[in-house]
Amino acid sequence: MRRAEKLSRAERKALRPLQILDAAFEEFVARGFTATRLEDIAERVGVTKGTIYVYFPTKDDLFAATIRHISKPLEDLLRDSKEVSGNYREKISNMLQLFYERISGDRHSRELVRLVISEGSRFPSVVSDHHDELIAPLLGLTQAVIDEGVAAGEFRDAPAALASVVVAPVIANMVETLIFGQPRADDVPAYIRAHVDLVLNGLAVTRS
Amino acid sequence: MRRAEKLSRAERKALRPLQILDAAFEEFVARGFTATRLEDIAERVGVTKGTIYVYFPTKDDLFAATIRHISKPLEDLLRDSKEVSGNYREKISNMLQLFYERISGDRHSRELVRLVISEGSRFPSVVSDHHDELIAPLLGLTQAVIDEGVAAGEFRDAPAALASVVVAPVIANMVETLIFGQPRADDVPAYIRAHVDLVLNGLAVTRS
Amino acid sequence: MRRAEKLSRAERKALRPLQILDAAFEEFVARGFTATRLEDIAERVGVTKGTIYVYFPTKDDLFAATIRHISKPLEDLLRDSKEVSGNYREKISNMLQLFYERISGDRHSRELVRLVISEGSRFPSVVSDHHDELIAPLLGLTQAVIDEGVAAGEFRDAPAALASVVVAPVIANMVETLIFGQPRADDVPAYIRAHVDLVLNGLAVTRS
Amino acid sequence: MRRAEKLSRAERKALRPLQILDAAFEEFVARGFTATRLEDIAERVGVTKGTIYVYFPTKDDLFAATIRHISKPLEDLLRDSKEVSGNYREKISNMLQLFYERISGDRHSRELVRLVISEGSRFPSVVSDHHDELIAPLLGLTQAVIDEGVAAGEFRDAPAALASVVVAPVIANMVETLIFGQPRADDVPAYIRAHVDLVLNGLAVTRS
DNA sequence: CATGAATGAGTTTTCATTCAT
DNA sequence: GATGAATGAAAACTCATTCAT
Repeated sequence: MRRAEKLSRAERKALRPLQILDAAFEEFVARGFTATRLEDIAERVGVTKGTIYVYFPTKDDLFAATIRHISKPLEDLLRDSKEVSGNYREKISNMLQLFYERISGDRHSRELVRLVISEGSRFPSVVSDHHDELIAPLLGLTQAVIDEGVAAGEFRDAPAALASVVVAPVIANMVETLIFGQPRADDVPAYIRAHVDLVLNGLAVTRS
Repeated sequence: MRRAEKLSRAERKALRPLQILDAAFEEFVARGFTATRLEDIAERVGVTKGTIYVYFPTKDDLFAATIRHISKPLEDLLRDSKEVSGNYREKISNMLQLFYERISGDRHSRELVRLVISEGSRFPSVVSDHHDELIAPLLGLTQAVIDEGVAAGEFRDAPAALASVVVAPVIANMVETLIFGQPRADDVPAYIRAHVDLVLNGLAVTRS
Repeated sequence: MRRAEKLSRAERKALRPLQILDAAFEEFVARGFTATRLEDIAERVGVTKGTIYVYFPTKDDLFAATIRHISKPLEDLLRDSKEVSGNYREKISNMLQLFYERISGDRHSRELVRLVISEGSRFPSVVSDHHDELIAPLLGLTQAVIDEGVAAGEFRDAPAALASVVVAPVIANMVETLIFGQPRADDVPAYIRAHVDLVLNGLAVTRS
Repeated sequence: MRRAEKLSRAERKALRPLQILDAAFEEFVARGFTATRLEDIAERVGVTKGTIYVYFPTKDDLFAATIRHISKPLEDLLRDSKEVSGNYREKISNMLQLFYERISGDRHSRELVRLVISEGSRFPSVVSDHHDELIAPLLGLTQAVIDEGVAAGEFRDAPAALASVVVAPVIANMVETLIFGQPRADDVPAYIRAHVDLVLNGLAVTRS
């Protein structure tokens, strides 16, 4: 049985692109596209500049590949979001919980947003893909749960297009983490509780 | 009476730094710090590279000055926020309205956040100043109104630290604008109405 | 009165592009386009790489400008060729003499041909310009003198399109110089004399 | 009986170096020594870079081998030139005809000259070998025929060292083809006829 | 023999910064 | 103050060459 440190050439080759993408992610996130030096990425992997070009023809391509690489978690989230269970109050609550874990709590997803914000004008397709494939579907899903909850009489008759308001605190929390690094002063669990509490109360049927 | 177009030499001189800061803002926002060329900023103003060095010793200094330059609107907002009037429901409502106008609706404030997100790691002081001088006070103000509203019996006994949840939709809306450019599909007024509606309902005293 | 070594900034600036073109000529000719390093050209001028980019945006542009620069002598030749005098025998003789001086004898013209041969496939416009603006007119001129000489009864009724055969030894001599460096073993004057002699005899009216 | 397409391993192996030389010829001729990538040569053969190194230790060696490879036709020409028959007028005429076929008409010979012109300074031995082994003997042969023709009273008493003038149109025609690709406007047969005509008339004994 | 991953030295190009005018 | 020529330190990208498989 061979050890992990002694990989065959074929194994090392299969690993290389992933190692490079991981390293590229760290550098792009820390410095932005332009300020990132291919050499730093290479050094992180423990290879030389030239090696990166064996796998990615240009810096732009590497960036695009990095974006795709870190979009995985959100794609998974989209799939998993469809399976939250319970009555509608629970569904909303569980969904938000899931969003906190997978959007604001997941480093890849979070930093993906940083890159979308900072490099969007240089890579417009990144932005539109991000919207079409991730944001829009997720909001649609959330809105559907709300609408069904209203129809079922579990929620009061809420204003249309409430979904983005309902998920907004997840986004805001993510942005805060993005800006200030690991959760600042106030603790996140309390924030989440306050969020869910406000939403459920805000949607509750008012007994007149 | 002199014409606006015919400025004296002294006036033109006094204007230069501001023109440069405005041009720098546009370029830094469009391309990020590293990818911005001093020459492009100069060209925008209609001068040559050397001229920028007359007013700002380095690119870093110019960036810092640009940040300060566009922080003005948020500083004004901080002052104005203290003067919202009405009962607490109205105060909250008016404050949120003000936030939408001055944070997510104001280009300078909005792009300030982009720069904080994208260049924060390169200019840590920008981030901490941003927090200490703008974010923290604004959140404090909001929290104070909530707390007072609760004390006055106008709001139900809400969870602590609700302020960031309450203002979150403003942030989320701003980020959306940042990413997708001018307000997308759904219209902002409806979004704001939904937001205020959810918050007021969520804070309303439940008659048992 | 200022010395030549002490040029004003303006004078130096006006000179720079020419200095660079001269240096570029030497390097391109010695090593070919691809093997020439911008740095070597810069060093030859006594400036740094960056300076070249002040005047020429890319290596390709510099090459094209170099070609134009060294095309001058041939353009002058074209003008001067129209003014050879004497009867037709003398005209032909004088023209060939002029060609030897200005084509095979002039280093710029000679090396221009080297570059056309070696870099033609990379810079197709160089080739076609070279033909349209220099080769074709010169051949046309020569053919005209022959035709007129025939019409005047000074030459025998020669085969059509003789011009290129008549000037061929000039080309061949130029190519020889190009390949072997300064005129080899045999002396050029003898070669020229043999050439003119053969042509005049070959065109002479045969007294039957 | 084995098919031509089904070569044994041994045969394929013996073919490799030749395939590589053919491919190298095409690339070196199209792009010049420096701009040619080993990888492009390999691709042309349908192997990978490494394979070339099995047969040729360096790019320089490959180039030298390519030159030797394409020098064959001229070596053959040298042999065949000694065997032209007829009287001296016919000998000259036949020799020139042969030169057109084998020098300016043969792609290998023609492109050999391109490489000598463009890479001569990088590979001086290529130039001197070219001269010593091909140019000088061919010129010598031609001069011998002229001298003998004069001695035999078939040609007038021509100036010494006429040979290079006499063959010059072959060289010029070759250079033209080198520069402009396949024979331009005017047709080659007419050019050759004019050439032979001029030479024979130029050498003819003038009946006084 | 043949492969192709990896290297590292090199080359073009960019750009913040300086400084003489 | 303003200019813009010049610098030089990067940084992306290339490619001949090596070598383990």
